[in-house]
Amino acid sequence: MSISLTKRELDVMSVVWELGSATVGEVRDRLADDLAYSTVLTIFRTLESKGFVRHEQEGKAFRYYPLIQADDAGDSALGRLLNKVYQGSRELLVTRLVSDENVSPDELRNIRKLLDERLKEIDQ
Amino acid sequence: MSISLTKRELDVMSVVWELGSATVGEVRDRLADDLAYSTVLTIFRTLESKGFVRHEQEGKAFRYYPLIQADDAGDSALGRLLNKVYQGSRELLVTRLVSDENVSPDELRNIRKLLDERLKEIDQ
DNA sequence: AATTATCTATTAAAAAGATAATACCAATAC
DNA sequence: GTATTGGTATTATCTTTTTAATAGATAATT
Repeated sequence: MSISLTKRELDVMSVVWELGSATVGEVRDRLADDLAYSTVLTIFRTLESKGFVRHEQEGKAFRYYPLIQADDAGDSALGRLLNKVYQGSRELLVTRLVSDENVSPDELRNIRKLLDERLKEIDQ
Repeated sequence: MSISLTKRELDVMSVVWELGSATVGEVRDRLADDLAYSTVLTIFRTLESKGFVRHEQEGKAFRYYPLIQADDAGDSALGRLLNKVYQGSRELLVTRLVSDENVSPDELRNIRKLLDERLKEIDQ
């Protein structure tokens, strides 16, 4: 079953993934929008009830740890995008991904190398 | 401003993009889930109110036309995904995209070619 | 010891999203 | 010409999401 996160849940998970773990305060500090303490707490609680994070006491605060990895959440979203928007064509998707002006030649070369490796792997 | 579609809105837009335009009936026929006529109609109406489709009368039915393109909706979603899940790393994203067992060597080679072309373009 | 700051827990409530029943209308089929 | 079919319009309900106020606990500060 595919992991599905709401916008706000994703915002919070994104911080948790980036830091490895996070408290409500740490998340609030890093969110673009100014959400009330209790708001972020509520989001953590739904994430916990969905089995996406767990917490440990740390001093008086709770520290939340991810139970799902970014990649797993990403795969779900990426799959949906691939099918619904790009008709299942990875070529199309990558085309868009690299057509951005800001993507550096280095980045492009890295991606190409990565494809070479994957091809070697497959062709055995 | 970034385009943002709910799950159902995306389901519907996906059909509209694929067919070029669509009626409520055509969408219903192609959706995996069995939604009532009025349900799909409601979705179309919100899409229209958001400015994502327009309609023309066709016989007694309405035919809906996309006002946003798949690529544009995709870019928004892809950007969000890139930043929130893959920390802005296109390498990471592509790694996941091609690590799927089902992706064919042909597809990989096409993507690589596409990168070569993009690199040529940039390095000039 | 009182005050303040920082937490969690509880509870609420507005907004958005998903779903559909029902009413109504026009064409077509008996 | 009534019944059926296939559509739109209206209205409603339920659920999920987002947001937060407030109460209560605990630790630090003065």
